[in-house]
Amino acid sequence: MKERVSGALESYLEQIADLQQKHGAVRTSDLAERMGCKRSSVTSALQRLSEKGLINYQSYRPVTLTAEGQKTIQALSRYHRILADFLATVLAFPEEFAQQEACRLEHRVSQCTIERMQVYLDFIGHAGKNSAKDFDFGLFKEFVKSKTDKPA
Amino acid sequence: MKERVSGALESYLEQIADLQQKHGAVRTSDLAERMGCKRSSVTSALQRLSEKGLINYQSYRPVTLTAEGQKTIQALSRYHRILADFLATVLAFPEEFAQQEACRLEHRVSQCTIERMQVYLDFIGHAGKNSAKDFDFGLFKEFVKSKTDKPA
DNA sequence: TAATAATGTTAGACAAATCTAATTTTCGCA
DNA sequence: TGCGAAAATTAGATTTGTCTAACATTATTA
Repeated sequence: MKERVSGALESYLEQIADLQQKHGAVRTSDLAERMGCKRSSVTSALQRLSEKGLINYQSYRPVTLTAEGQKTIQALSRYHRILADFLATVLAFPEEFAQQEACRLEHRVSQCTIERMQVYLDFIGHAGKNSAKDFDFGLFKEFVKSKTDKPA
Repeated sequence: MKERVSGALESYLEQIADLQQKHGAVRTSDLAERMGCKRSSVTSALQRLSEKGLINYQSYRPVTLTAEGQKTIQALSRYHRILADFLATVLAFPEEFAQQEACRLEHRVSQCTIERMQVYLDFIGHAGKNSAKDFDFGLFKEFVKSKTDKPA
């Protein structure tokens, strides 16, 4: 029932959400620049997004997200946050790289894995401090078992 | 200069390598089953792989990897190993899921991130034992700095 | 306000990856 | 050995995402 939207379209959607927040209106040219593609490709993507009911689109008019589009973005941006956090906190990448890589991965890493990254972050007490003494991977396995059932 | 091959073609290539090891010859039908697609799609993929010089292919004949194809596979299977190891060891996923997810991710996660996962595995002394007492994320950052320069 | 520049869309092409249906080749065995 | 089934390929269509070039619309500004 839930029409899954492709990675490329998801990216368009995110850029739209971001531009909407920052500038109110969303223009084809801005999207083209952000996506690193031609304006005509943007138009084509907008038409497909519109057909899927994720954006409000009429020729030559600024674009806005539908409620459906907003919902899609919310899940995605949570995935993005978790990935970026994991990359920066656990793998010790600089923030900028973490953000870029999260952009690429958020469409590809399974929900299951992303959720587990969040559990890992929780476990190492990322909120409290940036280091975790007495970290034990055996303990983490226990922790995981107690918090989740899938995928095993 | 290095013709980058798509994720889908990479998957075909891997299945070819695996089938070659296990059965000597590689048949279209087996590939179709492994890839979960129709035989005609396999034929089309084989033709593209052949054009890129990664396999030896002639109509109605069994397929083999070229030296070039072997090289591609070697890098890929190293990525696969690291990803699966990371998923199982760090994120505590069961081996089977780790393998499946690694299959999906090996074509998508940047080389940089995969290498960093290996560094992380090295750091927590995965080889020695399955737990690391006194693990400190600050220390890991230092460790990373001492081992690598990119991406910052 | 009318010409020009910028912006946006359409038309038409292409490549990747897939499908179904039809055809061709190979193989097993009677 | 030759026939029928299995395997492989081709032909032709579809979808996604992209491009260039041409055209349409909107905006700027002299």
